[in-house]
Amino acid sequence: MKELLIPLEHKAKIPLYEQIYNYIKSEIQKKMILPGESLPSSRALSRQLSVSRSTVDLAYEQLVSEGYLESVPCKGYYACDMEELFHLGEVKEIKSKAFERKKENYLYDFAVNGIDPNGFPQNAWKKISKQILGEDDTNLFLLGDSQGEWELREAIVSYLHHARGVEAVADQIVVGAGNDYLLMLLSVLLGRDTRIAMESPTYKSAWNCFKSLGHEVISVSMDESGMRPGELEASGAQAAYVMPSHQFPMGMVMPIKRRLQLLNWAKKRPGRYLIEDDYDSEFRYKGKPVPALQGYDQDETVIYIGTFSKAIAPSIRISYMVLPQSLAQAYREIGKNFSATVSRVDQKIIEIFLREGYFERHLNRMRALYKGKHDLILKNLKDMTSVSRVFGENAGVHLLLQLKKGATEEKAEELAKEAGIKVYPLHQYYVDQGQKRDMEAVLLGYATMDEKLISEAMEALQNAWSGMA
Amino acid sequence: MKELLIPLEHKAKIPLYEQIYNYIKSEIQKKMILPGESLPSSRALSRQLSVSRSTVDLAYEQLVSEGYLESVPCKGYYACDMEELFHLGEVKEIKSKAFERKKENYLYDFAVNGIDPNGFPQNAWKKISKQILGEDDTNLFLLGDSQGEWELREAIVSYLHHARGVEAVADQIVVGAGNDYLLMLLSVLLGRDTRIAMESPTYKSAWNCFKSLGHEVISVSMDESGMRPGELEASGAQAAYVMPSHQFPMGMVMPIKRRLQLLNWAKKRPGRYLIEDDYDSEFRYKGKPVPALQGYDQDETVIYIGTFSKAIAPSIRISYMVLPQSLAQAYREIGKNFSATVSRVDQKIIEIFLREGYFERHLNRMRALYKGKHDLILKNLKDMTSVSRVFGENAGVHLLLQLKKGATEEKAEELAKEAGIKVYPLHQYYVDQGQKRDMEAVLLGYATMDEKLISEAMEALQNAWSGMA
DNA sequence: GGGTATTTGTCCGTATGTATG
DNA sequence: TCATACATACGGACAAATACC
Repeated sequence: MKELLIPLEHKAKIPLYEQIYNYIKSEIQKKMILPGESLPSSRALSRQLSVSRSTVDLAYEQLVSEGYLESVPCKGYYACDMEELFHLGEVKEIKSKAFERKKENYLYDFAVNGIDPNGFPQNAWKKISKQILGEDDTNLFLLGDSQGEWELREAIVSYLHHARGVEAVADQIVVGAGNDYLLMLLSVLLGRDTRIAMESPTYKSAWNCFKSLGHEVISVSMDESGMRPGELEASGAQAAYVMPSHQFPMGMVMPIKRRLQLLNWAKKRPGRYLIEDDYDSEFRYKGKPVPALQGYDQDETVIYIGTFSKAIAPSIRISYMVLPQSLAQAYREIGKNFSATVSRVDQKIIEIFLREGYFERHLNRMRALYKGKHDLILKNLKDMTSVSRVFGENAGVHLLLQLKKGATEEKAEELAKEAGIKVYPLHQYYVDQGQKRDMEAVLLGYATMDEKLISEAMEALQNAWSGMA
Repeated sequence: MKELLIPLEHKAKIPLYEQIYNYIKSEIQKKMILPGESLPSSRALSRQLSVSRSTVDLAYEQLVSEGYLESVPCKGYYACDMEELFHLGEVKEIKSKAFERKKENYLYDFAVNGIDPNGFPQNAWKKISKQILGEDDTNLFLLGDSQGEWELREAIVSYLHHARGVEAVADQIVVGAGNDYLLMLLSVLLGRDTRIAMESPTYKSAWNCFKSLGHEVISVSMDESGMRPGELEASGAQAAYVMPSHQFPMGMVMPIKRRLQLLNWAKKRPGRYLIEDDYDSEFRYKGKPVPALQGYDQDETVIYIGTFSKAIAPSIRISYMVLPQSLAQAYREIGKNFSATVSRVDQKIIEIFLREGYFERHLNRMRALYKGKHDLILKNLKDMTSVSRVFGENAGVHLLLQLKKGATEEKAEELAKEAGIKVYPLHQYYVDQGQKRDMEAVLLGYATMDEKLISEAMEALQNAWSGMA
C-alpha cells in the first residue's frame, strides 16, 4: 500500500473526489502505480487528505467502474493491468543499462579481489542473526557508540592480539563501514594536507580514495623488501600506506629489517604515521604467520587497518582500525561528530562470530579451501614455460606470475582473452601508468573459481600462452 | 580455538617448549586467554610454529601440571579458571568508564532524538532476514554497487514519489551508512571550500559534521517561515542546509512562498545548492502531508536527504540522498572510489520492507503510536500556565514549548531536573551560544516514553514549573 | 497455532449547497 | 417562498479478512 501525495484544492471548482480520481488515474497511466499494487484504504487516504471517506470512496468507485482499479472486499483496492504502453521507455531503459555492463563473456576470470562465492558462512550467520533478533534487547535498535560497540571492539582486540600480534585496547579500535570509510575518517583525523606515500604498484582503490579526499599522494618505489625507506624519507610524506604482511599486488612479505626501518622513519618526526593495511593476512598457507607491523611499534606510530570483507564476505561492510593512543584521543573529540556506520545488529553478529569461535572455524575452512586452489595453481604453473617466476605464494588469494623474457603483459592478456580467460596485467596497478616496468607480469586471483574450473583454466592458459614470445 | 602468535627464538638459550609455556602462561595471567577457552591442538600449534609436536606437547603438559590448562582427551586443551586477579585493572576499568556515562538518573527523559524502543518491527525484520538468508543468492555476498543496490534505489524512488512528492530516478539515488556519511560524500562532491549556510538554531550534529570536514559554516537566522532569504543571499554561501518539512528544533513548516524564495536563491547562480534534510517527515498527524522541497525544484538545485534511522531504528544505518542529475553524474565519477557502506543483506531487507508494504504498515503503526503520545502531551499542556505557546505540533516526535514571560530556560531546566525530569532548553541548539535568544523555550521529545510515563512526567512537570517566574 | 484487535470494502443515513420549477 | 432533485461530502455500522501476539 502506497502513500499518495495528492495536491487537493478545496476552493477549486473541481470536486474533491474528482481531483483524487484524476490524480490516481494519471499515476496509473504514468506507471507510477504498477499493476497489482495496492492503494491506500479509503480510511487511510481520507485521513491523510483530511477529507471524508465517502469522498475517497466516490473516487475509488469511479476508478473501479472505469477499470483502473479492482476492489477486493475486506482487503483493499488494487491497480489493474491496463495492457497499454504509456511511458514505458524512460525508466526501463535506464534500468537495463545499469544491469548490462556487468560481464564481458569470459569463460574463466582470475579476479584478484574476489572471494569464494560459496565461502560465506551462511548457516552460522543465519543462526546468530536469528538468535540476536530473538532476544529482545531494545538497546540493539538505539543508536550505538560511533566508535563501534564496546563488546565487538574487545573481541577484535582479543582476535588481533592472538592472530596478528597487534597490541591494543578497545579504546583504540574504531569500527566502520569498509576500509574506504575508515580512510575518510583518517583523512579528517590526520588533516587534509597530510602528504601520503604509497607503494607502487599498489591497491589503486585506496590511492583513488585518498586522491578524491584531496590528499597529495606520492608513489614510492619498492625493492624486494618493500617500500624503499630512503625514497620515503625524501618524499616528504607525513604518512605511509603500506601492506607489510602481503603486499598487493606484488605479494611480498616485508622482512623485519625493513619494518624496523619504516618504524624508524616514523618515529623520527612527531606526527609521522604508518598506515598498515592488513587486508588478507588471514590467509597464510605455509610457515609461521607473520605478525603485524603494529606489534613491533613502540612509539605509537602505526595505524592498523583490517577488515572482515575479505575473510567473510565483501558485501558485509565491516572494517576496523587500531589507532595509536594519541590519535585515539583525538578521534574521540572528532568522532562524536560522525555517528556509527555499521548496523548494531551486524556488529553483534560479528562479535558473537568472533567470540564463540565461529570465525576461527570459518577461517580454517577457508584456508583449507584456498590452500587447495593455491597448491593446484602452483602445480599447474610448474609446467608452464611462459612463466619464469612466481611471486607472492604461500599467502593471500592471488599469485603474481613473472613472464619469461621477451613476453609482454599486453600479449599475455590478449592471448588469454582469446582463449576466454581474464588475467590481470601488473602494470594496471602502477599508479603512474608511464612508469618504467620492473618486470612483465600478470596477476591470477584464485578465490572465485572452484578447483575444477581452475584446472580447466590453467590448462587453457598454458595452451594460449604456449606460443608466447 | 584461538590462534596463538608465539614469538619463538630458535637461537635463544631458553628451550622452545619453555618459550611456548611462558607465552601461554602469561597470556592466561593477562586474561588474554579466558577461562574455558580452548587452545590450539598440539598438532595445529606445532604446524603453525614450525616446531615438532612433542615440543608443544611438553609445554602443554607442564601447563596442565601447573593448573593453567585442562586437557580433555579427544577434545583439546582448555584454559582453567585461576581465580586470581592478575591485571584485571586496566581493561576492566576502561570498560566500566565507557558504560557509566550513560544515564544521569532522571526519572523521565523527554529525549528529542529518540524513538519508541518497542517500535522496531522485529518480527517483520526477522522474517525478511530469514527469507533472504534462506535463498542462496551468492551475489548477496559479493561487493555491490557503491551507489546502493539498484532494486533498493528503485523502491526508494517509488516511495519518495508517492509519500514525499520527490521526483527522481534510481540513478539519482545514493545509499549510504547514515546521514553523516552522506554529508561526507557531499563534502567531497561539492568541494571542501563550499561555504554552507545553516538555520539557527539547527541540528547541531550536522553542523559539527560539516565543521569537522573543514567547511566554513554560516548560521542564518529564521523568521516564522524559516531561513531568511535575504540573509542567506548576503552570507555568500554556496549551499544551504534546510529542514523545510519540520525544522529542528523549531518545528516550523516552511510555507510555499519561502520555499520558492529559496529555490530562486539557488537558481540565481550555477553551483548553488539546497540541501534538504527531511529527517522526520514520515510523522505528520494532522492536515495534508507537506511535499518535499525537492518536488518544487525545476532547476536541479535541491539535494534531498532522507533516512530510515528515524522511522525504523537509529541503529539501522541506512540513509539515502537524491542528487540532481548533474551532481549524480559527478558522483558516478568520484563515487567509484568509495565502496558501498551498507551491507547488501541489509539493503535487501529494506528493499523488501519497502516493496511488500511492510514499511507503510510500520509507519501507520508508528504514526498512530506517536499521535497518541503527541495528543496526550498537548492535552496536558492545556492546563500548564507556565507555557505560553506550543510550536511544531502536528508533526515529528517533539514539541517546542515557549515559556511564559519572565521564565528562563535555565530555571525551567533546573526545576525539571529537581523533579527528576530531563527537558532540553532551546538555546543549546543555537550554534552561536552567545546569540540573543528570540524566546525562552524548551523541547520535549515524546518518542521514547510510553503514554503512562508521559502522563506521570507531564503531571510532575506541571508541579515542578508551577512556581516558575 | 489459535484467539483477539485492527483494518478492510461496503452499505447506508445524513447534511449542505445549488439549480429548477 | 417553497418543494424537489441532484451532486457532493461526512461519518457510523457491519462482516470478513488480516495482522499481531
